[in-house]
Amino acid sequence: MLDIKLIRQNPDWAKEKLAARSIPNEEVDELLDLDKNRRDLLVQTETLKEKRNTVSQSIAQKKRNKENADQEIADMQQVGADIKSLDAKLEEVNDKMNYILVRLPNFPDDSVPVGPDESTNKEIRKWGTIPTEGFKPKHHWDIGEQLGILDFDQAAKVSGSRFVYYIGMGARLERAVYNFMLDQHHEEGYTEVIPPYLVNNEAMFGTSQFPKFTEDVYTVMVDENPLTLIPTAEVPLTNYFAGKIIDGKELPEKVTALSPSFRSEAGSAGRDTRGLIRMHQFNKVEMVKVTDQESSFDELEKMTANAENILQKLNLPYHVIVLSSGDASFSSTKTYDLEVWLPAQDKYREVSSCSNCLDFQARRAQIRYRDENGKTKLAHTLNGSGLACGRTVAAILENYQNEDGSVTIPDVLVPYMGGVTKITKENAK
RNA sequence: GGAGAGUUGGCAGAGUGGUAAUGCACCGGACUCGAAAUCCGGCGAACCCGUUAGUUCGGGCGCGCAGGUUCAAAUCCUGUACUCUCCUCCA
Repeated sequence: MLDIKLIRQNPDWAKEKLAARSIPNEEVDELLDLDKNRRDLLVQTETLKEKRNTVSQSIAQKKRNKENADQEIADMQQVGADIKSLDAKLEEVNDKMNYILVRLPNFPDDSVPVGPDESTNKEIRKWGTIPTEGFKPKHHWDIGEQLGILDFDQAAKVSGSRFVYYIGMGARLERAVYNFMLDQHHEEGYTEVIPPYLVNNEAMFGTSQFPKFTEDVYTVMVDENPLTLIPTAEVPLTNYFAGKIIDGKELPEKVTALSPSFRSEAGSAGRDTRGLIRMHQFNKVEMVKVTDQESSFDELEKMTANAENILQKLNLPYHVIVLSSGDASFSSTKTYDLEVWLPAQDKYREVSSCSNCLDFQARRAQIRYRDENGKTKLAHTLNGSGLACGRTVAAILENYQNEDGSVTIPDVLVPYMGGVTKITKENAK
């Protein structure tokens, strides 16, 4: 959630920033009108409340002295009624204001290219060399099905489209991938966490998936209480700090978790219908940081490097792009996407997204810290995938495939595979 | 699933209708060569609005959360979340 004071003090700047995210200026004007209205009402009701408090004191005094206070009490009945009606108006204005405020995306940082969508994203750097085999690379789903380590057909029967069974060496490879990632992040100073996979509405609001993106997730009712299957571990990891006032000396807080991620993929019908790229359920290793207000951009660079490190150790070619204002996620002020090379698709595909949310989520989730002067301040939050496991497995299958249909195991994963160096038809189970 | 108890500053802990004690911690001062101890004073429930050169000053709100009753609610009423204890069940 944006800071209303910041918008109030810099209305033109706020309009320009939000216009870069397709928010019409009129919406900001409406918000400012409501804010003005709200503060006027607040002054009125608070003046009456002050009066009520003073008179109540004198009523108490008179009662103690056994004096008559009927006149004051009668006056206060009217004041009480006035307060009630002003408060009702105030609540109405507040609700309208919040309705807009909680649906406004974060301001894009000055370093972010301004543009409407992914076409205006900008490549920052490239790493690795794109393999030029002497044979035509196969798609990972063909490799997986031919080796018998991925089964999409049976998953479709049991669950539906966009689900998969990993079998044998497939399951083992996925497990190797996430264990490797978690071990790396542990070495980089992240605390490993196993979070809840079902969260309440408040948590979904805290990281700002709600109220705007309710249709993208699966929500189950448990005795009338809605609980949502996490679309990313960012939700329970960031909300781990919700409502806390952290000692500034403890910052930055760094946590990481493997979790399944559940997404309904509403609106993506027809896209990536084959393979591991777009699933309703996929594993992801997530990194989350809570920082002070000064160091969040430095920490974003470090977190992106942590994600890149995984791809480099796996020796997978990738590039880093900075998302333009129109393509970045709702709560982010700046996002780097890491896209890995998929030879059969002949293009880069996203495997990680690292974002600095500034105090946008912290304001909603009330994540604060005490600085060296003892002052409480809103923290900054960051999140990044490190990495999406299914897509990483897809990239390994495609980049490490051999002409005979076998797949070589990346060196760093061999210890995680019990010494196996290659998946073949013979050892696949 | 059943029964009971609880939730108040950073921590401990009083407060059963009159507007949040007290202690520890913390900050300042005195004493001291210095420290500890002691004494004196202060801050602190964390956010909103107004005001200001300001980190100033004034006010509101604030006792798990949300409502209600009342001139006035930590206190009374209703609902609800969570924690603990016991019973029951369970990987």
